[in-house]
Amino acid sequence: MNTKAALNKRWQSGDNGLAIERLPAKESFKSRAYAALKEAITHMNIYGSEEPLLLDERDISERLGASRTPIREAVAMLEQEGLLKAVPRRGILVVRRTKAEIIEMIEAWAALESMAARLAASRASDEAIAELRAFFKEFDLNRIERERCDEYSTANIAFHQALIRLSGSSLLAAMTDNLFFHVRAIRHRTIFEMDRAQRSASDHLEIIQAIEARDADRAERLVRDHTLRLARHVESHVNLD
Amino acid sequence: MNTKAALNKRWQSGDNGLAIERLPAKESFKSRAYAALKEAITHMNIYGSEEPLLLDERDISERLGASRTPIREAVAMLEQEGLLKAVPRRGILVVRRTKAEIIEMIEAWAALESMAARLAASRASDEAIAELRAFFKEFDLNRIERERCDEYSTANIAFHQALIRLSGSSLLAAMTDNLFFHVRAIRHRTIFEMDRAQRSASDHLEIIQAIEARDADRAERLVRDHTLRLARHVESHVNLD
DNA sequence: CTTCGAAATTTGGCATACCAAATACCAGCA
DNA sequence: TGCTGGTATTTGGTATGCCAAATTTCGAAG
Repeated sequence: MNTKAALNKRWQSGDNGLAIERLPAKESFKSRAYAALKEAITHMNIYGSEEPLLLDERDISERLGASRTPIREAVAMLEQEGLLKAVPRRGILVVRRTKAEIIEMIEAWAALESMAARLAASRASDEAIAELRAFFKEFDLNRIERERCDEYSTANIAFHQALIRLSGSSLLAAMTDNLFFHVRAIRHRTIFEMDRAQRSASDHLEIIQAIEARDADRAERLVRDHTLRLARHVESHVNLD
Repeated sequence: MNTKAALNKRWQSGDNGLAIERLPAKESFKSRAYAALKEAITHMNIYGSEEPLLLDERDISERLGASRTPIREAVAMLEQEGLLKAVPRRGILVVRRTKAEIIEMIEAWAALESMAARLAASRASDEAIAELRAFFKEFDLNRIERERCDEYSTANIAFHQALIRLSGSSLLAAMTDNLFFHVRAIRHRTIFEMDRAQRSASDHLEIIQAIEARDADRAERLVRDHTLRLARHVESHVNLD
C-alpha cells in the first residue's frame, strides 16, 4: 500500500521501522554560513587586542558568495549562542567574555562534567570504561609532544570529552562543548599555567580508577574539585579585562 | 574633552564607569518575533497530540504584521535554541523531546542546581540566605492554594530559581532557565505525580539549613539527590513517546 | 588650528520578488 | 472504483533593493 495518506502518515509519524534519516540534499547557505562563521571565530585570536572585533555582513556575503539574507540568519543563530552581538548601525561584533563570565563557565563545566562522571560510574559499560583507560594511556604518552601546542591543550580537552561521552548523555556533551568553545578562546600566555594546573595526569588516573570502581560519589567529587581548581586558578592568576 | 576620538574610544571600550546599557530605542521586529514565538510555544500544549505541530512563516508574518525576513531570523534563533526545527518544503515544526531527552535535561539540571547550592553555601551573604528562608515560608503557606495550578508547580520552580540566584552565577541561572522551559512543556496528567515527588517541603527545608550552615557538600548532595529523584521518577512513571 | 555642523557614506533592519523542490490536486485511464 | 501521471500550488531558501539611523567626512566659521 503506497497510498498518499500512508506516505504522509509515514512521514508525520517518523515510521521508525527504517533507521534512515532524510539527508539534507544540499546544505543550505544558512548552515554553511553558520559553520563558516563559527570556524572563523574559532580561529580568531579574540583576546589578542583591545579593539572591538567586528564583522561586516556585506563583506561576509561577498566572500561566501551568498546574499546577506542567509548570512543574517547565521548571525542570528550565533548571536543566540552568545558568540556574536549585532549592534545596529555599528556592526556585528565578536563577544568578549569578562573574566567573571569565564569563571562562571568553568564552574558550570565543573557541574556538568562531575555529573557526567557520576553517571559514567553508575552506567557505563566495562568496555567503555576500558576504552577510557586506553585513551588515557595514549594521552599520557603524547604528553610531551603535545605540550608545544599553543592552544588550550587539545589532548587534555579530548580526555575530558571522552569522559563526558561515558555518561551516555548527549546533552551533557553538547553543553560542555559549548562551554569549552568559550574557554578555549582565551589564548594567553597564562594558558600554559592553566594547562599545567589542569592536566595533572595523576588526577586523571584517579578519576579513571574511581569510575572503574563504580564509586560515583568519589568520581563526581574528583572531577568537580579538579575543574573547580582550574576556576580558582583562573580567578587568581589570569587577567583578561 | 569630548573629541570624536574620545567618544569613539568610550564606545569601543565600553567605558564601564557607568552601568547603563544602550537601550534599544525600538525593539526590532526580529526580537519581537522571537519573543512572540517563544511565548506562543510556551503556551502551546506540545505533547497534547501526536500530530506534528508546524508553523507557517507567511501566516506568522501576516499575524505579526512584519515581513518574512525578521520572522525567519527569529525562527533561526529558536532553532538554535532547540525549540523549533525548520524542514525544507515541509514547514517549521515545534520539536518534541523524547523521554530520554527529558531525563537528560533533568540530570543536567541536577548538575547545575547542585553546583549552585554549593556556591551559594560558600559565597552567598547571610542576608541573601535569609531571603531564601523567607521565600520558603511564603512558599509553604501557599502550598495548598497553588496545588491546583495545572502547570508544573510555579511556586516550586520559583523556589529552585531563587536558590540558583543565590549562587551569584547568572550563567547557571540562564542555563537552568532554558532547561526548565523544556521540562515545563510536558503537560501531562503525570505532571502532578512529578510535582508531588518534587516538592517535598522537608527537602527544601533541609537544603536551606545546609546552606545556612555553610555546609557546601551537604547542600550540593541534597539538591542533587532531590532532583535526580525526579529524573528517576520520570524514568519509571512518565510515558511520552 | 580648533570647533561645529551639514552632507555623504556606511550599515543593519526590513520588505519584496523570484526560484526550485516537494506536495496536493485532479483528470484520465484501466 | 482505484491507480497513475501530470499540473497547479504551496513553501522554505535566496537575492535584491530601499530605508532610517548613526558615523564619518569635510569644509566653513571663529
